[in-house]
Amino acid sequence: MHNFNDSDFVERETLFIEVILPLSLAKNYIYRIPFDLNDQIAVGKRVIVQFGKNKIYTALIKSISTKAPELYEAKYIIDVVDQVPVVNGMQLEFWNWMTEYYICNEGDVMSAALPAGLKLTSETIIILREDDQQDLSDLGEKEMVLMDALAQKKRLSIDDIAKLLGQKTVFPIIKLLINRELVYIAEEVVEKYKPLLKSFISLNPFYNEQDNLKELFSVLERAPKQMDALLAYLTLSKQTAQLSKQELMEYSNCGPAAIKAMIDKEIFVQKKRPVSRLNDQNDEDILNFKLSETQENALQQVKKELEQKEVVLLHGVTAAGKTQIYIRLIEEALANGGQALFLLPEIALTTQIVERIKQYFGDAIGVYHSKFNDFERVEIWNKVLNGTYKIILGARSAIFLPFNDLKFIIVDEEHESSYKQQDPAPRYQARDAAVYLAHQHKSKIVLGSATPSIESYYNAQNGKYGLVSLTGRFGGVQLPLHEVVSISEQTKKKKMISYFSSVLIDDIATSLEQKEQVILFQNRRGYATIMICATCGYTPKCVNCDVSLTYHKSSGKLHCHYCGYHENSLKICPACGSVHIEQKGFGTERVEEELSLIFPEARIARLDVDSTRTKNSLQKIIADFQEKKTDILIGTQMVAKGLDFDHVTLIGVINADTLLNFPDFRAFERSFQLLTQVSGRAGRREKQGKVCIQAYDDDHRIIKQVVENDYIGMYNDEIEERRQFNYPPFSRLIFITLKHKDANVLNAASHHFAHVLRSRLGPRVLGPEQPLVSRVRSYYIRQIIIKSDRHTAIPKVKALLKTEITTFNAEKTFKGVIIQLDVDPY
DNA sequence: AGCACGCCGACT
DNA sequence: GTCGGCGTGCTC
Repeated sequence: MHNFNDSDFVERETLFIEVILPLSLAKNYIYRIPFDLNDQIAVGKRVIVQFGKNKIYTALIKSISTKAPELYEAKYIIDVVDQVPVVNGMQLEFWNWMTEYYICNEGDVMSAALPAGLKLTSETIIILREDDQQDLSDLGEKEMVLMDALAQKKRLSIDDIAKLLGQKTVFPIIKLLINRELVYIAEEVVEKYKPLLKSFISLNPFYNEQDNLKELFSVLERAPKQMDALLAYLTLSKQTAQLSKQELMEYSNCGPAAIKAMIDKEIFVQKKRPVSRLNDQNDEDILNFKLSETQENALQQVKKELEQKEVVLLHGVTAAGKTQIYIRLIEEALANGGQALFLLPEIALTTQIVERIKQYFGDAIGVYHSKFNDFERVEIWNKVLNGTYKIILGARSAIFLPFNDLKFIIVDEEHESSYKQQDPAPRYQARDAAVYLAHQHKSKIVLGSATPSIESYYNAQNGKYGLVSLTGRFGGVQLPLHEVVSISEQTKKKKMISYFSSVLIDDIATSLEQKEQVILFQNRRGYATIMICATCGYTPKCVNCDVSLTYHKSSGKLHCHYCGYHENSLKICPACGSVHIEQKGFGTERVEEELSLIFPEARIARLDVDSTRTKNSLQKIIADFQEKKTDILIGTQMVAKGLDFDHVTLIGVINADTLLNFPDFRAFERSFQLLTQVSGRAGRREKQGKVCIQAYDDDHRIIKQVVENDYIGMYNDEIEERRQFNYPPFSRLIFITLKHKDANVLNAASHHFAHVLRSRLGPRVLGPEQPLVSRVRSYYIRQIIIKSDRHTAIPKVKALLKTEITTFNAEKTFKGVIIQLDVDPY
């Protein structure tokens, strides 16, 4: 009970809070606190507020003040959601940095940072607890109405309840029922993923004493089966540190009864541990690994560099065993408590590596990525908040988790473009944000990659980052053998069958004969890229976007990859009536079909966004391939990333030119990274793999550098080009995208805006230009680029940009023009 | 983001 | 004569 004293009455002030709403709004809003909620208010707690006519949102308290706003009456908040803050001060500081750096709204950052489950909206579901029988006679009328309704329907949304009660502010009523434990919010849901448990047997340490063991032998003389089991155990335990019950039973020929008897007699100790469903022959490796000499050296070097630098770049070739080094680093960093964050690209999180690391760290580790549902993500959030999880393994959004004592960050595959959020603002680069986060927490950060981004390597060369190189593949795995095939030459010699050179076909045939697996890489999905009329050159285009439609055989329709528009395929050219319609270019779907004609016996699967649209299809395709249920896997980029297969000996790149010809200053860097990564999938432990790269431009320097595994050569060439043309890391880029439905308005607006910017920033402003795809979802698009050199004060440019956008938005002529900013586009 | 207010076309 | 289309402006 609360003890009232004078100050409670005299000094009880009216409090006002500034809140962040999870919406893309230019500013924050002020709400007023009713007296009875005064002592529940704290920065970082969520509050329920009404915003606008009758919309209810969960907002976050950013600051508290006693000053009333002068120009308007602040609305009262409806309620306080949390007992303890869900967002800490460090995070708010981090959000603030992100808002400034990427020039976006705080609401954008909040939307990205908080899992949806923490943002309860009008659709949030309230569920009746059925377990206990309470006396409800003291409930108010409204509460009773709600309880009756719930007794009938079991679950109602906040919206439903508002309608039912005929009032907007229903949260206080709901909260009362929650406190009485009569209802709950559909939030705390049990973990869906059930780990596979396996029993492991070890000998009671008591028998490690020779004398005790001797005695045991004599005791067991009358139990031959148990004696067998003991002998089997003693033999097997020398070979493996983790002996499963199953193995012991098989080796000793004992049934479960004998083992159980020994467990009951406390001779054996049984432990159940979760194991990976995939590939469990390697489980022991991860649990009891020892670093090789090279790994140990690299580890020591990283540690030494970290003494002086905040950031260290670990450049280690594929399969060099970086993961084990990471594990050691995390272990050592957390020896005195604290938290660690391990960032991986999204796709890598669905693979075996995660399972293995999870096993290693057990309950202390949480995995966080977008495939988890809202409830699971809230659970992880809370477990970071309350310190249950010490280590988080996550995709880019994991940087937003409520860390309070971050000691160490790892960004694996740091060059991966999936660390950059593209579409909804904040368009942040999680790797760069992680560097800031580390700085903020005064923790250390290691960026790892087999093919570091030019930017990071430049920073390392410059001494800004520490650099450690790890060469030599782990466990003596050899680099794959490369074969570069000239498509033009093969075509001349009539050796191309469809998209496949005779060389590639022979290779595939050999692999299939030897019961080995093949991955084919084609960086374009769909069946044929475009359809073109052979008579007049007509090509069907999307009605909403400025792109040609792609024919997808599975649907029999022409699809737009930008907006999802689709229409029926054509047999007659609508422009000239000709029936000679040809297909030009090709995608994964077409490759799959052509290949099945050449190898009708082979089991072929396809891995791309189209084939993995449904929930578990990705896992299924990967698992099938892992378990050798498929022979050939055809895929886009996806096959290159983070997937480790043990039986793949051949990788085929159908056409390397599509990568190299991409109109972007990073195209060569990306091609090198992708091709190197693809190559890395070939060949494992015992066998050297083979990589067959088909290209028209087979002489291209990037292909040579991939073949020679010459990262440094590639870096030197690239950095020289970047220097010459003043691209990052020698300059900083900000992309300004303008969109409007009317091409003329957009044209005028973009020229005007570019002119205004140029008058302030001079030749740093480029454009406006028409992007490659100049119309998407019926919006026309123009792009202005700000390219400033290293010495320009970027914060000033950003501030200027912000004011100019405000001025521009106020201009009546350009009403409805959408402006999007992308700082450090990637 | 939503939702209301507001000004121009085809209907009971 | 009205119902309703979605363009634009505001929400503490």
